[in-house]
Amino acid sequence: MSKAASASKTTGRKPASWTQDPEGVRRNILAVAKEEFVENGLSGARVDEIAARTATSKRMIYYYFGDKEGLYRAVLEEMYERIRGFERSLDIASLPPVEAMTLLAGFTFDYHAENPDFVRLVMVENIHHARHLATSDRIATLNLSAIDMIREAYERGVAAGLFRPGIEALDIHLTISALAFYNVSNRASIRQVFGHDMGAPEALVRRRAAAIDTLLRMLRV
Amino acid sequence: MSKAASASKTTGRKPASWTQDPEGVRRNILAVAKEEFVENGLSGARVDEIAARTATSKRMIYYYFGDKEGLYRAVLEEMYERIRGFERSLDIASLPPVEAMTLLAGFTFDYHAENPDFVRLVMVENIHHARHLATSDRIATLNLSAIDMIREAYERGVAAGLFRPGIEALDIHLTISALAFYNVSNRASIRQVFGHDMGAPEALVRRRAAAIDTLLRMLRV
DNA sequence: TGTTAAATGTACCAATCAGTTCATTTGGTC
DNA sequence: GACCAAATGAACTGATTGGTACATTTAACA
Repeated sequence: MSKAASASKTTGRKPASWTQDPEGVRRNILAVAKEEFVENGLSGARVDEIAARTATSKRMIYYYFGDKEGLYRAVLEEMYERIRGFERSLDIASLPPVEAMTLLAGFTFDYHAENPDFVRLVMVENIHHARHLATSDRIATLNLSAIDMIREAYERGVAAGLFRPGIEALDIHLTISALAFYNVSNRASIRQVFGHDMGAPEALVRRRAAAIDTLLRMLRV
Repeated sequence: MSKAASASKTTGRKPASWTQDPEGVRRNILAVAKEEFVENGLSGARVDEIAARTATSKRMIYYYFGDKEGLYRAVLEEMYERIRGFERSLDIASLPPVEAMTLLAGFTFDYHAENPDFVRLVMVENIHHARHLATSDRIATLNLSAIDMIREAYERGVAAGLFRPGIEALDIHLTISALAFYNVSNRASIRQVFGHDMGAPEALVRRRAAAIDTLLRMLRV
């Protein structure tokens, strides 16, 4: 960050010299806060610890985000907006039904596996009954499009006689998500109880293939 | 509880009269603590709050469980031992393969749906990287038998030409668990993001059927 | 160059929280 | 009924924690 943490070191007492960088400070705080919330949850995270790991001070956290929950909400919002971007980047409308579903399931699985932070934050938020998702305007207007994309590909599959009719698009989404999410969210407990590491490379590829296969078997006539 | 919370009310100051009931006090603390940990997580739960809701005092929490983590661990251990009991009560060895798997999937789904407390505690524990599962001797020696039961039924199915070979018993378990777990764990966020209540009766029966169907399709040749 | 709003640092505080100290009571045993 | 370990209550504490008050600096602009 551009803020000179050095200044306060050199000058023993009075003069603190720094450069203003509102956006940089904001991003810096958000980045550190995300790590802390991901690691310790909302109640477990400490504002002092976040402040300490920041290039700025606790004062700025409250200046920009109001309070601890405001900071947490901001982290959550940023994360969901990234998901939205990820979804938009996924173009399955131009693919044949089976390929579309394969791609969707594979990408969803990979996104979860590669972003355990996302999974953990969603877990934290669910522990809190998604109270903060509920009170966030930014998230309320987000309009995740996954379901629409799925419905479109599914209906093409049904029309082509490849998929059996009567399945809700939401159920397709829930099945993919469940398999992808669980693989990350419950890694630690599965490891302890069964001595199996779902995060290991071989385990991941096997589970990824299983997820795709499971989805296709669910859809096929 | 047999402890006379009344006594301290009647006598203004000095004499506190009560009946000793170690096991009752222990159970009382555990029950209240479970609710608090389930609702607020490990970091979010307050020892004072637990004590206040108990028929006994904070003193006894530390007397019996050492510290907050000790209490949490005890709650966790008790819960896992109940799961163990549930598993043992499930006799699928005497059923034909398809019926065995159907029963297993249905029971697993129902257990999760009917015990959201269990799901939430596992979530909490996973947020903490299952550190407490790791340090619990009682849980280490628990030996959950689900995998063995699944393997047995699966192999009978393969032998009978009903199931395709080459599937790991663990993968079967993970698939069932993922579908059952996710349906409870992510209820709040799904509700906020998609406006869909996975806890609603119709949603549950539909999802239950989908889980069983998904599993059978995964297994069939 | 003087003025001002935005941005930032430092020190502090009141409340909360996990854990403890001290003292008392209960109930079994000899 | 004297004795003592187990069980319990009530009040207390040192440290932590979210949040603030106060003062200062920066940078844009008149």
